[in-house]
Amino acid sequence: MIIGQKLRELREGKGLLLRQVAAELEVDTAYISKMERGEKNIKKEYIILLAKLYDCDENELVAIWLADKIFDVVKDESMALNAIGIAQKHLKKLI
Amino acid sequence: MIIGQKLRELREGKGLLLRQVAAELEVDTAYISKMERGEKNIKKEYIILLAKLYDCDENELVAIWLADKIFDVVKDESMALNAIGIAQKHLKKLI
DNA sequence: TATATATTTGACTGATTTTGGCAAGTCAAT
DNA sequence: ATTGACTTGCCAAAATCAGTCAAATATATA
Repeated sequence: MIIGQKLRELREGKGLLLRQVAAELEVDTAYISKMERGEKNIKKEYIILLAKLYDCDENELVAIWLADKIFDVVKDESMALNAIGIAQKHLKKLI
Repeated sequence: MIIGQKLRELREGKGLLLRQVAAELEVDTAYISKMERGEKNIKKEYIILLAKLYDCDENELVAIWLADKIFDVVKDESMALNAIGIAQKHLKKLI
């Protein structure tokens, strides 16, 4: 949703081709295309590699990636915001 | 994590046996046990049925269930709270 | 104690999902 | 027309999941 756009921006910012990124991650070109368009979800491992490749702060990219996964879980739920609030509270208590 | 406890409390509050709940949902008894102990995740469909069965507010139960799913996604991530913040902002913008 | 009933555990299976590749396709710029 | 970049659809292998069954435990009660 959002991570895909971000990855595409980063790649284009670096002037890299799908093919080149694919070679770096050792996957098929089509796969990168699908990641960037949100058609496949992305393994954390790849996010780490991409952060390095794009000289981008790893934590920032991981956060966006993770936010995307959260969004995916709640997107069709009317109780989404309530649930996020609960999870947040729960998590804060844990720290 | 949390939804399981909640469901167990509700069931015990109603004085129902696993077997009886299982019959209601038309699944195996062991399955209910596992749901309550967080060993299996729970389909939304079941949450709805259980809310009815336990005379509990459906939205409230769904929110807890959803919070649990969010928690599951982020629980081992150091960027968990950041990600939740991003997802929250993103979601609010959408409404 | 013995027995009955409630719950948990673990192994198992069929169904579904996911991963990622491949080949053919589109689209733009030569 | 050809080339190069990206997309699309289809597919096989692998992983995950839902739910069951039978055996094991726990708990209560006679």
